[in-house]
Amino acid sequence: MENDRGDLADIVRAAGSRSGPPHANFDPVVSRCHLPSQPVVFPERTEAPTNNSGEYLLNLRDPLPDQYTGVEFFYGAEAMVAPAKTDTDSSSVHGGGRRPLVSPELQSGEQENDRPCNNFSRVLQISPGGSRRPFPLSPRLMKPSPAVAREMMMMKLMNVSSSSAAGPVDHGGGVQILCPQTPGVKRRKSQAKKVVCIPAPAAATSRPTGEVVPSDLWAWRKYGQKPIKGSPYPRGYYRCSSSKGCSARKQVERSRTDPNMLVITYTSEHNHPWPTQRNALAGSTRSHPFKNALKIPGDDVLKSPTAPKEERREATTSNAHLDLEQEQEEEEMDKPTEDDDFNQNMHRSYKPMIPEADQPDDFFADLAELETDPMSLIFSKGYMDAKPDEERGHKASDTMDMFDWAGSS
DNA sequence: CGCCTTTGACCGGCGC
DNA sequence: GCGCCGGTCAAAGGCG
Repeated sequence: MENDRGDLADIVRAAGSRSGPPHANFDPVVSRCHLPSQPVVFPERTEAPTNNSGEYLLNLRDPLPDQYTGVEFFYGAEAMVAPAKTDTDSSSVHGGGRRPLVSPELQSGEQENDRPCNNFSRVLQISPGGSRRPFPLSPRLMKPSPAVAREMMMMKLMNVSSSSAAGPVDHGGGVQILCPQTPGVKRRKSQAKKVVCIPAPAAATSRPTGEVVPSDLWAWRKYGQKPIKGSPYPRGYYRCSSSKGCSARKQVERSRTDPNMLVITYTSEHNHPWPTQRNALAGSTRSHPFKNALKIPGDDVLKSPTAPKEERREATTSNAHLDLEQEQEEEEMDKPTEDDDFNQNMHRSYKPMIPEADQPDDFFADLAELETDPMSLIFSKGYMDAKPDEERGHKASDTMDMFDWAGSS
């Protein structure tokens, strides 16, 4: 039997130590970050510089590891709870600056002089108001690093779009990554978490039974479900079933403010490579690897808590049901608005973290092609190594690193 | 057989 | 100290 109790703090501490100096001072309790379709409260730098097209060029001190460079995010109001610190305080989540990853017209000159701190290497480029216009990046910024490319591919695969549709106050309808929060806000436990908000498929709200929503490709086993006070939706608790002794956990629940959003909270991290085979599915009804990969374990969480048990079971175990669900999901993925939004967002800020030559070619073409034969494309184009992890001789693909907690790097 | 989900019980943190 | 609440355990049963 697993010893789940008592060691989590150690796990958290151990993983936190991997975070590196930029994260060492963070209270691991999460706070929210937002995609740029919502009004932004700019930390410290209340006047974000813009280029001629009006895009914001933010200098944010990014507390996230490098693999998040390709993910749009910035710090929202909730992250502003803690008192602002000085630009030179490297422990601050807010403010500060990074070497701008700027459009050509701003790659030198006043932007350089304007940044309050030049000790950092990243900046987020954000189109205001969730603009659908492609962000005018320099060519060298057009392609993400392989790691980010994989991440983006998987996000696409998961039907995670960065929609520009105006949403409720707390999000923009896209992916939200909740980031480590600065000290000062009391939470139940000091526990490193990574929270990802993803839009649930539209079908999720239109079908009374069963939902197929994007998932990461880890194998998860549900070990609990609890009604959460203040939320009409229960929270499902999952642990990684890909490897015995893996301490990775995740919680899945619907956003109480927007039922169309799923809030997935990752705790701890995987201590094993990304599974190339869903070995945990042996004997399971949920045995279609890819379909299962597209289905978030705990889609039952999305259903009404009062739904009859048989109805819920049918939703999670019927292969025929899953076939139908995938068809519907594919239809969802064909919707131009989602593709458009996603691709628009794809063209924003990505910093080449490794030599250009190592980046995947025709990335965006691949991205558009992804729906046709996703896994084949991902493997054949090198977005993910198809070899077993043992042969690769290194840790699991960082494709899903964004779904690991912030400490992993 | 070994995986899965479900679900009530249990435990511990936290606020009062 | 007590009660609330969230997180986890573990038994039971389903599935291929």
